[in-house]
Amino acid sequence: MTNKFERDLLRGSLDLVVLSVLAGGGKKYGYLIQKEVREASGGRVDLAAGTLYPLLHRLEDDGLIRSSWDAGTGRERKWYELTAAGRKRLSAQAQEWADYAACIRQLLAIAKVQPAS
Amino acid sequence: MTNKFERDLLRGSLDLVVLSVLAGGGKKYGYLIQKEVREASGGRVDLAAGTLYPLLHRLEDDGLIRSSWDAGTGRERKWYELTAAGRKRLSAQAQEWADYAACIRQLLAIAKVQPAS
DNA sequence: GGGTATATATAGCACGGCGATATATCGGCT
DNA sequence: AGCCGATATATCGCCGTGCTATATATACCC
Repeated sequence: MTNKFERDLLRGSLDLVVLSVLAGGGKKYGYLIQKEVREASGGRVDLAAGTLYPLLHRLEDDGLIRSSWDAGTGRERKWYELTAAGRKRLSAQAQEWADYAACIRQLLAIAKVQPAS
Repeated sequence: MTNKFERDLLRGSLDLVVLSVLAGGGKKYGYLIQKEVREASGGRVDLAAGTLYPLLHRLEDDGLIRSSWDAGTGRERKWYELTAAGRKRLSAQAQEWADYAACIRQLLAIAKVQPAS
């Protein structure tokens, strides 16, 4: 992330972002998730490795995702998939996000804030 | 804030929220800002005193707001108002917020996330 | 065999929201 | 007068967490 503001924005939506990418279907591994997030966000969200991997561990500890190591030889990948709890959490947070965003939009509208050019 | 998710959401929009309330016109003091944020957000955003006052100090240190103590006797109030830099920052962050929100909405759309009932 | 991309992991830093706590005034009730 | 809740500001310290830096190892191309 470029600046502090964006870093803090990310903080409020990081679980949401990663869970939603995993909801896109099938198992995915960390490095792939990083790439998909970057692409799906048009380059705006680019997770540092030091952010992503600890996050995946937290999500797994919380039972929201499940992992299995690649069976093949060579470069090992840790494949993640959503659990039922993860899917539920994703839905709930998506709703909360939408509500909160609407709330902020209203605050800005009340103040008649003009976006910068 | 009720839970961790909302606390982290707040973190990404706190400056925005406070600056936008101050953009609403005239000088305002901390306790009033707290009330107006609570009301304008439908009770969703309720700033703790331990959040609000340090924040106001930071914003002032950054030159985004300016303060003056109440001249009258009795209960003292510290009145804040936006500076030109503050108004500029507000516009910029409002734009960034809108862009980021659009980005998240797209991510959720791609993943076909259904919001919780 | 050297360099770049792929792939995962962790330690430690820096920052900030919040609970707890302190202080003081004001108004209403009894 | 005394009490109490609301008003009003302030700070300390805890805790969570995103990120930089660092480590390790494989794959592939030149």
